[in-house]
Amino acid sequence: MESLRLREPTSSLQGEIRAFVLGKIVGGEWAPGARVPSETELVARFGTSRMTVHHALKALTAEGYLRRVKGLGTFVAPPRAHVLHARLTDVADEIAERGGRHRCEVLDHDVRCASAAEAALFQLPPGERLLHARLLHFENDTPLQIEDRLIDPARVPGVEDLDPAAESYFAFLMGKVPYPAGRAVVRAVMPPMETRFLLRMGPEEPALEVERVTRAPDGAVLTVARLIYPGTRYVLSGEIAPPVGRAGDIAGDDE
Amino acid sequence: MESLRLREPTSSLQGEIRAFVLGKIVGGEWAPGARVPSETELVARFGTSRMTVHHALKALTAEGYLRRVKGLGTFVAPPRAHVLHARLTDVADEIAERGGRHRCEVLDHDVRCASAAEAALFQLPPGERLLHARLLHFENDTPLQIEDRLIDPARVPGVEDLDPAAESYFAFLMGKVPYPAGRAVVRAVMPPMETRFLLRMGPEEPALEVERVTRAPDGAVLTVARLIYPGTRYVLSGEIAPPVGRAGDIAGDDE
DNA sequence: GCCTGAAACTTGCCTATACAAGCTGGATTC
DNA sequence: GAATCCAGCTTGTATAGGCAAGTTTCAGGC
Repeated sequence: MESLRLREPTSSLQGEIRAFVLGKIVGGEWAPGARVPSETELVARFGTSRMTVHHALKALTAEGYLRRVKGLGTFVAPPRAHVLHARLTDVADEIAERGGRHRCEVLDHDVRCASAAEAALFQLPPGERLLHARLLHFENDTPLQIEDRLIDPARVPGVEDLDPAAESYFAFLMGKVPYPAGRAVVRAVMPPMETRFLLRMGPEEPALEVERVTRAPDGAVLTVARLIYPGTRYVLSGEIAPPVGRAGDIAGDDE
Repeated sequence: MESLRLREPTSSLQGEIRAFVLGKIVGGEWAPGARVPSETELVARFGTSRMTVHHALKALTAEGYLRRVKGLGTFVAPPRAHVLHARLTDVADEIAERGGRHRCEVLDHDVRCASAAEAALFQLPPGERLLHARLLHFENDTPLQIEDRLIDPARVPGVEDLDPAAESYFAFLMGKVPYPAGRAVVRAVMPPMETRFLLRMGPEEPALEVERVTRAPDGAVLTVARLIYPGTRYVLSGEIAPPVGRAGDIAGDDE
């Protein structure tokens, strides 16, 4: 309901310059690829020091609106692909946010030797020990999610002593590695009979499956989770925005 | 396959400070909520000027790793929800990237008066003119997507003269409003017979549906698109990373 | 004990200057 | 004509100083 970019901070000089440039860009006045006034020109226009202009433009560059080339100038960035930013939260938190009551049933919980496929996924030698858990999450006694998870216990100390019904693996892992990386795949599937039964799904009801690989900052796979939701009771949603780059990636010419 | 945060730019002084702080955070040495050395302390440690430290910390704040409070200090940001960053590209581009051949069939193409529900979606008075199009996209003669789209022609001049088979609405809209905002919802559905037939789906095959509302920067709804994919032929995937905030949002305490 | 106010700390922002490094275009030279 | 070099533009980075504004703490006065 709220329109985004409306409350731009024009209280500061940087904010004024930022609003000016961003306005020209999103308003379409400066087309992608067009040259933006140089720092010197903006200094003359706004009467500020060059550093002030520089930081305003640098911020817009980090956000993906501008592309700057040393020696050449500043340009409106080509419109890159849009990106869906969807939050992936703990089921318990998500339910709590809606004011619901969360409960969790443990379906499976064992330590087993990694199969060939699992070992490849974790980039470990086959036969390595892996913790496997399968949990059924309820919202107000209605099943909402099956969590099928593999964890490398060697990389997550203490995880073998965790009681999944008391503390979620998501929260536990979050505590151990607060800033993980990884990839996720979202697909529509027709789950097998047992899954349909556990989630109390209708005869023709599809499921939304989120498969998630979580890595430590050093690249090692910590956990692989398959989250299965009934299609009529769960949707994934998020905002759409241009992709944003980290400060370290500015130098990277990815095309 | 590539591990992220490894190639941090330590070539500059800012990069050194950034790498030092970020390393402590992702390494778990500084837990969320912990106090980060003040700018003055880091100045003493690295022997740089305060502005250098300031900009390094400010960048990490914009990326969501730190939280800074004027008068109090700098703290490791609480681990916020992870965010799935999934690219939403033009079908034609996506197919071209895979080296496939793209073709498009127009199923419906008309201008009609908005129903009550549609008018509410677009925040327009009922009965307003809306362009409606329904397209079937093929990859190498295999149907991959049904695009069901509504557009407000008053906000997108020239769209009524567009031939959807020649230029995609996605590309056309991108040219008109390069930096749109909006929301998207992803769900698993069991589509009706006609859709199943058009997409040549199996008898029990579910579909992945992406519903997308695109707004102009001023908040007005430009287009609503429903994209339907066969569940066995399409997945949505993306990277997982902490949410990133725009520079303008730093002041916003969202909790 | 309680309130007040000043001091000391924090971050936010701006200025002015300086040097490095990269690109462009034109004058010079061969 | 073609290659070369240099002046003049661009951005990237760092420095040193200053003021504003917010929080905490503690001493002093009531």
